[in-house]
Amino acid sequence: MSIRDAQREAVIERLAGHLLAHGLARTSLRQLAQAAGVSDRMLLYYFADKAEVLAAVMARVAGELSIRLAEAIPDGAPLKPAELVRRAAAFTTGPEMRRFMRLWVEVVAAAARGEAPFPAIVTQVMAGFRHWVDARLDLPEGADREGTAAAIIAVIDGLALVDICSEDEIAPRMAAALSGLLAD
Amino acid sequence: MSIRDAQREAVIERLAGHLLAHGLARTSLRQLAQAAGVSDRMLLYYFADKAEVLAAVMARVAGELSIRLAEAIPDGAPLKPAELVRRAAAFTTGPEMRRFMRLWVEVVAAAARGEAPFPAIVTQVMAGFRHWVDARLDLPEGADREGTAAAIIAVIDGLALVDICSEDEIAPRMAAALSGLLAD
DNA sequence: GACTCCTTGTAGCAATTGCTACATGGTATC
DNA sequence: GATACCATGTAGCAATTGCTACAAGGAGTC
Repeated sequence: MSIRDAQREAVIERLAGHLLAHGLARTSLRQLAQAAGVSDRMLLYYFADKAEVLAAVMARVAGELSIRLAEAIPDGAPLKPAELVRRAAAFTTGPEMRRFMRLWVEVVAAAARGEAPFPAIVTQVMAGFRHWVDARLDLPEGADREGTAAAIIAVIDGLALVDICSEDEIAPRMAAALSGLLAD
Repeated sequence: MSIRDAQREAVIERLAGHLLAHGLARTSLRQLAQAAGVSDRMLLYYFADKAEVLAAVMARVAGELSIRLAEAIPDGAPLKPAELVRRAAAFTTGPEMRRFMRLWVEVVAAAARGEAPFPAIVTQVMAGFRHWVDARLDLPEGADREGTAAAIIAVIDGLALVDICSEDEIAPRMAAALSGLLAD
């Protein structure tokens, strides 16, 4: 591996931490370069342009998210929708995963704004979510798997969104109340 | 009313439409001025700074949202949580309200980034949502009203977020599937 | 008519943005 | 040792950002 590729990897690693810590607030080229510990000039030597930097970093973040989701709820034993929602909600509102979900909400908003490269990233991550749910979903034959998967993702993402807006610790009570709203 | 105040009102009105149509994508001072049909110089004559422009426009948008929510589901007859979610979901995923919800997601993300004046706006709108839900929620004594209200808002907002990400028309199926997930 | 205040335009500034041109010291290959 | 390519720094550019200084027309007041 060339020096360039090695540096590229190291930069991606550092910037993944940066994005998870600060969201999309500090993502100018110079700010990214500083966070990565290189000059902005070198950032554009390792990557073609800013969009490629963000795409690479987000791909890393998405990969890590994917790993953690798979670990948290294995795909061996399918769960009924309500139970899947409960367990996913408990996991994603936990202290470790909140920064992922917070970043995710910001990425969706950036994609809505049409800002490159976020629309493509959102499509990919969303497909990953759908696949993750689908592989763990115990539904009767004939049910709308796609619609149900979308609904489950919506509930999880909604918890994250409200969590972002709330200063106090409403998340656990919200998750508990949600659990009560679900049919068994 | 002075010319200035009249212009201010007209500008707010036009910019409300602009934000609902384009989200936060085109919100530089010059872009806002163009959308409002005035010069950027005059925009800063009518308002103290950019944050005040956005705050005024968002207050207008929030007011309109509030009116529509109140009209869609009157607060006379409280509904059980599942039914409230169903009706709110049907309304907010409708063609007329989607632009409100889409803008709302963008505003939450901007607030998460700490961008003025969005944190304050989010706090206000969120309080409005909570109040709206609370006034329509039929819950047994002793239940966690705040937590349940937060959960309901989360579900509604989650639908909007997923709706933004999905090109095809998944919204109706998602809403239908969600309905099936809820306990009666 | 002089004075003052409301309204509006022209011009521009300092900072930040993404990105590039150019030079230079290496290191490897022949 | 010459050549070529890799790696890195300095400097800067054009565009956009939020915002401001200044002037000037117009309307009302004394």
